[in-house]
Amino acid sequence: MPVALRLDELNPPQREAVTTVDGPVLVLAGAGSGKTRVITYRVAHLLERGVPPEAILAVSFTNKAADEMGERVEKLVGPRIARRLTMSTFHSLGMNLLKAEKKSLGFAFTIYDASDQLGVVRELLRRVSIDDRKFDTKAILFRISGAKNKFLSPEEYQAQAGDHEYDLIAADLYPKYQEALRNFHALDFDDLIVEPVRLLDRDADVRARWQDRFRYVMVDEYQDTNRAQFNLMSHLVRAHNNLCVVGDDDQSIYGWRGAEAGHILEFERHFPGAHVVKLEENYRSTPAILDAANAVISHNAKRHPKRLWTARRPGEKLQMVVADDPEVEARFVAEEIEILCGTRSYKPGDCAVLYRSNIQSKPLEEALRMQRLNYRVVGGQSFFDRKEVKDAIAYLKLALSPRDEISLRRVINYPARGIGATTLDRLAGHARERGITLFDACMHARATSLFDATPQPSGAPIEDVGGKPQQAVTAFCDLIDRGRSLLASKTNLKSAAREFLEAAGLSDDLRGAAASPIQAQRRLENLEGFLESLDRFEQREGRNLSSFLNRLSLQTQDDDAETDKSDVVTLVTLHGAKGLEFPVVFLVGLEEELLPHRRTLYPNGPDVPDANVDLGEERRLMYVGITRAREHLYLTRAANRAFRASARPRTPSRFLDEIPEALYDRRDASAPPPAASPEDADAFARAALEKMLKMTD
DNA sequence: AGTAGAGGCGTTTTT
DNA sequence: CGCCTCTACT
Repeated sequence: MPVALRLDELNPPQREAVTTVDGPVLVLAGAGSGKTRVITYRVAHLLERGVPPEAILAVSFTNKAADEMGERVEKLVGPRIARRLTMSTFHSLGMNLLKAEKKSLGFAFTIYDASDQLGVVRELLRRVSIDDRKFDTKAILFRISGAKNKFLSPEEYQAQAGDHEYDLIAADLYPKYQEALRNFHALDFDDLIVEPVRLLDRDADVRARWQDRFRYVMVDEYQDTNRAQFNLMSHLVRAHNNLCVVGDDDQSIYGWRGAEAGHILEFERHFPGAHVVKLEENYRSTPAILDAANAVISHNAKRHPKRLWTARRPGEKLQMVVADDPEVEARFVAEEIEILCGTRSYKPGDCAVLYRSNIQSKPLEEALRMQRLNYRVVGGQSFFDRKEVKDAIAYLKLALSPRDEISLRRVINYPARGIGATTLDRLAGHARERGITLFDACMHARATSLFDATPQPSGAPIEDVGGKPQQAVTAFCDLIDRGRSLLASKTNLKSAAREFLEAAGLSDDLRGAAASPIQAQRRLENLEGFLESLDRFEQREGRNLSSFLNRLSLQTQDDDAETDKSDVVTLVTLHGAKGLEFPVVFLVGLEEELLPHRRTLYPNGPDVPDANVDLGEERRLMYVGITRAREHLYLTRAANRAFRASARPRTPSRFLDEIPEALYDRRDASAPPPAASPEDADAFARAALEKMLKMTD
């Protein structure tokens, strides 16, 4: 250990959480209570006590959280030791476990992301000729995924599923979905958790190896674990129970995705003898903000009781703002940010606007643009989701793994090369008959002329197709062959990939098909950016394309290291805001049917009132929003909001009633800002002038 | 293969 | 209302 750890920098409960190293520990970490600090110090403390770095595992949900953890530990213990620790997401842990044990699994795999998964479901629907795509594929996939995460086999799922139309379809498709993935040598995100658990379950050697490897395990954001993740983790620690979980049941906002808050509520039952530490001192927000947060969340029933407090000075009251409509609300936000940046020493980067659903960002973006404030929208389409990048990835995946039918279907006729639906159907039929993969069927077509020979046994006689499709399929097979040998032979992956994609006609298509030269330029840049990141990977980790592609699948967010967020306003959903903090926060659209959301209020349709709905998760969203603010918190809403064309009067969110009136000032968004002091007005005028000057440059 | 027009839909989405 | 998807036509 390079530096002796300063445990006196911690408050007493934090220190307790850091130094209680053996046996199960539950750290209930309120918002802003120094949670990451506890985890990183705990890791450092373990190392100081002589635990080898290889024996320590820290798991989180997002790459961002994992990276941050890694960076902060590195500051404490130095890069040499930090490198030997395992700090990863659940999914990359699962992936690495499977890779390390690939003999047990039996095959190398590609990872299917959400859009690949949807592709599989869509294909299966077509196959069982469940008449058409009148069904919401997402809803079906959602059910299958839910079943997998709960470890329900297809039979078990069938037994317990409702008889809703979608339940029946999902029950029918679930086994077929799994079979298809195995055929394609693909694993979806859920499999990355579920398969390791199965493996640990059935193979005692593997189990012993991994239990022995990680002797101290930590899990961040424990309130968000689903059953599969819980099982994975408990398998890993069963031998020693040196498990420390950190989380906040009040910030559990992913229940709809299968996260079970019960895990954190019942930790002491799952791990008897658990040591429980509560971190309630908040280092982030002013008392007014915390009082509001405590007031709101105390209306929830099922929770570990706790109350955030702070030693900070009182600070200012919250602002409760009513606007006529969303446009006025948005204009208010933009102008207020302008004022804060003019008269107080805030920068746009200190400000964030939080909303329940993405559609709400639109008027805000317009107002900010009008005010000439820079902003970024968190979430949205990420770099690797862009079509041109996904197409490139599909080509590479296919070259590596020809069984990957989803990638094959994605690119077989893109760019257009004359392999239409008919040809594809014929190929698929041929594949089915012989029980071979779709790609092998393509290869057969190349070798044996599938098209003008024998009539199909079941179908109509084959009309003369004139050999053209066969030529096209042959050319396609040659292309993939060429790609494969390029990737194997060329000196570096980047140039191999570039040549391959060039040969596929991808860049030509980007140039030709774009609506404008600017768009074409942008797409080519995206493609180039992708090749750059491939190159960086090869420099760093060596020539391993499949590792690169697998990692890409797990890296959904833009690594926004390059985007400078210091001077731009952040727009983000309440879900996306978890883990972030800002000096100035605007919570907008605080109205009934937005927060709490209609779909939560009326789960059975808008005309079916339901008095028994549980609004706990919606309230926690409100709580998460409030606790993002350090100094200033604005609670805004619109009195009217258009809903499908017609304007409708809005009721304030019931959560606003839960905030004591003494904590806030009321404002009207259209009224002039409260009288500023002469100095403020002066500073504002100066700032405005400066800005005008800057604009004319 | 590409596109115009109809029709349907409208919450959140760490990996 | 506005977007996205599908369909039917060229």
